[in-house]
Amino acid sequence: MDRYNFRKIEKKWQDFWIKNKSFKSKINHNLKKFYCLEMFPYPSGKIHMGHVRNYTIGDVLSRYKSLQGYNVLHPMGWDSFGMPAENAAKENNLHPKVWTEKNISVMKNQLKSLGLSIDWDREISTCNEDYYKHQQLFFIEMYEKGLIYRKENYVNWDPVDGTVLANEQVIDGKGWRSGAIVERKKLNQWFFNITKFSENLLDSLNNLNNWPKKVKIMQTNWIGKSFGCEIDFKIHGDAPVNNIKCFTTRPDTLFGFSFLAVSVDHPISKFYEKDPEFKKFKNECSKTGTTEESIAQGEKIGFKTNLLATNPLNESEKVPVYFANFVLMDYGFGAVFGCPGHDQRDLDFALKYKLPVKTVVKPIDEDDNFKVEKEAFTGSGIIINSKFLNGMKAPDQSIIETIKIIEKKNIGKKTINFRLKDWGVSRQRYWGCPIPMAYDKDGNVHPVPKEQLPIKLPENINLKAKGNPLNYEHEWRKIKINGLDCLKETDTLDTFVDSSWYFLRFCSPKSKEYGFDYDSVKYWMPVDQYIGGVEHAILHLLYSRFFMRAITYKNKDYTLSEPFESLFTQGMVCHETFKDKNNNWLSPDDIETKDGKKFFIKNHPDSVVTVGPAESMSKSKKNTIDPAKMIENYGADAVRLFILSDSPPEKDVQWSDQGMLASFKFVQKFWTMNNRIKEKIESCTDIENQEGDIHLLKFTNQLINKINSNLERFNYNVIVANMYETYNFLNKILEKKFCKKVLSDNYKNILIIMSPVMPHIISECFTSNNFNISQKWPLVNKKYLEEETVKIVIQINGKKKGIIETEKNVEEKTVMDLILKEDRMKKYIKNKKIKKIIFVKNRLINILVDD
RNA sequence: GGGCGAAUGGCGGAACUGGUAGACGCGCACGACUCAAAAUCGUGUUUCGCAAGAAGUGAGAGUUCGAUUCUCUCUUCGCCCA
Repeated sequence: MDRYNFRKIEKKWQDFWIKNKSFKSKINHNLKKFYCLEMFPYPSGKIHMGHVRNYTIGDVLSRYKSLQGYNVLHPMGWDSFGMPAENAAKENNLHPKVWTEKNISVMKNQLKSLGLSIDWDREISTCNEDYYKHQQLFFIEMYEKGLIYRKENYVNWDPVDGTVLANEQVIDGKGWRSGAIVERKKLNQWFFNITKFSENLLDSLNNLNNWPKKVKIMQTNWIGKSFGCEIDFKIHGDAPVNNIKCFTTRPDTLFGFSFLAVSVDHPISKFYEKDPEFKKFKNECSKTGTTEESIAQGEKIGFKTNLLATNPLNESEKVPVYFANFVLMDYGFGAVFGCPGHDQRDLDFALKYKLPVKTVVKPIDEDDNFKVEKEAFTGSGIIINSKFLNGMKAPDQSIIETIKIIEKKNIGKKTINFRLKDWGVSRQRYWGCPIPMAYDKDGNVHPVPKEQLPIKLPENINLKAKGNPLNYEHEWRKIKINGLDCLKETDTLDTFVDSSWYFLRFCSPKSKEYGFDYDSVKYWMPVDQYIGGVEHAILHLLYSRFFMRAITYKNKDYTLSEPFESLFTQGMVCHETFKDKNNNWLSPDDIETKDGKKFFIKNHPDSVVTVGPAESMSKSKKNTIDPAKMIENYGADAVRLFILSDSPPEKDVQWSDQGMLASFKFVQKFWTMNNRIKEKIESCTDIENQEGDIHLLKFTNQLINKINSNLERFNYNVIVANMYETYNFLNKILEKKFCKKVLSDNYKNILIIMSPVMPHIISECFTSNNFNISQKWPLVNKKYLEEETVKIVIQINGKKKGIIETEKNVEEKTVMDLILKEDRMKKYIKNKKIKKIIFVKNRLINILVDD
């Protein structure tokens, strides 16, 4: 018999699906829609195992929903703007567009070879003018609605890449890509006013019931709502400053006040700008990054002014005012009151500048002599040394009470503060969506009129120029707006903007006039299931949620604010790491193994290889497995089967060559069995009630039942196990006799159930048995889920001693009689007093006896 | 430092609302086929014990007739925030 030729068969079905437009989605108001979306890839060159996992999970779901009769939208596109294209272009002397398109074409073929049920007619690419021109229109609309503004701001500046970095792109004070030490630099930037929606973005998380709790917590922390108080401090000294406003979450520690710290960018800094010492200090500060992490870890430094601040709760107390590097202008009011006893940063600072440390909160189990020394006390406790606040429970009661006092004295008020900052979207890069703004010769801002859009990227460009290449495009920059000569903005948009609305574009990807068509969006949105990596838990998902709000803001035609109804975050694909004796990473391809234990470099049996723990696949550690090679060697069905089989989708999975091989063998074995079943069906008669019928009917219905619930809960690894069980079962039961119709109908249903995971071979099994290709997901016939007998567990004093099989629904007494008949059981009860019997019908009997 | 999560055989992992722990796969062992090997097929495989049996889900306590599942403390690991 022929082996299953996956290369031929998989190609055949992939061609069939494309030719028949099997996955084309059209609006149909008579059908319930299901929008299944996986995070679209960046076209970096070729697909990696993470993509295989992500898109296989989505594909199984799409195919399942489609068999269930839903009208499924399952699109794919390319997040194709971004720095790698520009960097690659510099290295290879290739235009980013050429490089990107080449990668897309490779990756598209690779995705097709996985047999994904994607509607390729809806393919989009964010670097296409067709896409980004709509984004420019959104930008103008948002600008008109007042959701976009320009301001000068400190940014994390990567001096090597010549660009601004987002906070999360700064790792240990260095640029994530270049590794250069990040500087603080002041630049004019465009901002999306995401903070306008802080409260709403936070509150609405409660309605996202099908999002992982973890992601919601991460977003909650990121938005960082804190409740506190703003306080006015009276100032005396040599500069014309009367008061300084501070925000604090701990007004109850005001009696521990020992200095007031302001940002070097605080308005009062203008009185010090001529002081060379201050200049030097400010310069020093710019070396610390702007991330919370770098501030927390970096050395706290200060510049003492001659100003004194008065403690508003204790007017006789006056403390010095410092400029300090750990205070940022964009948090609160750029000023904090220092309470070293109960804030570690303040304590570090106070110890360095020998400022007093006053203890005003003590732990509950300490007495009033408790003193903070090397470590600030931030836990809950009791207020001490604070006159009228003494004895209050900190922080909950004491904060509320202190705010009341402060409000009464009219020196401050209760305030809500958010950690979330407005989204700076300007990037000093060529390969991004041009910002549709221009400036006249006086520097006034002019939005590009809608009819003059799009602003296209210039094609011929010198990428080797330092900084932003668009700055050198003098001809391109010229634009006339209302007869006025202007110059275009040269910054382009953060690529997170591109991915903040692509899910809308998929609903009507060809829409010419506008980014989307309202009827389509109203039918398809929201995304019913969004699937992607947890690394996007904060930014991409938060930005997308913001974008929906920006679109629906002041918009009577559309009101949906949450783009993703359900979210699923899959785990990473990991692999062991290998190093040679010089600590250089080795690729799995370079390694050979003996007995599965000893590892050595290929053709060098004497070499020493250190095997490291499994880590997420990455080029730098060389522990990657190329999906294309795996598909080539084992076929798409086997790869899909393996990537789902070994771990639950939300957890990390470890790549295993043996596991891959096992999946491949299963596909082969399944084909062999299919041929056996085919022959068996042909040889069966129409005589009903054959020996095997009832077993098969029961098994199939139980299987449908199990798979249904496992699909709903994303237990795809268990589905694979169910498929193996099915194979084992069928292989055994085939010796029995069947009624032709029973065998053929049940086998057909089994095939349907397996088709989402291995669509190619199952399609082939369908045709080989002359089953109709278009099928519906089978329904469970509850009749076959019932068993006539049950197994009852026998426990003595709560410990399992045996099992007996009885008819259903028998009473306690009958079970006891059965137990007493068995010698094995009798001995546990004989000569002992039965204290109590716990009987759970059809489940268990627990006999409690005296020892 | 804070938050969240995890811990089950040699390994990856099952176990719906507390009710037969270890499904399924890998690995391993034995057997069949073979001159032999690979491939394939079959059987077995938590540990201790010849057996009857006992122990057993990171450690310790608690609730319960009964805990992998619920509660508390601790240990280790992972992720996020600092």
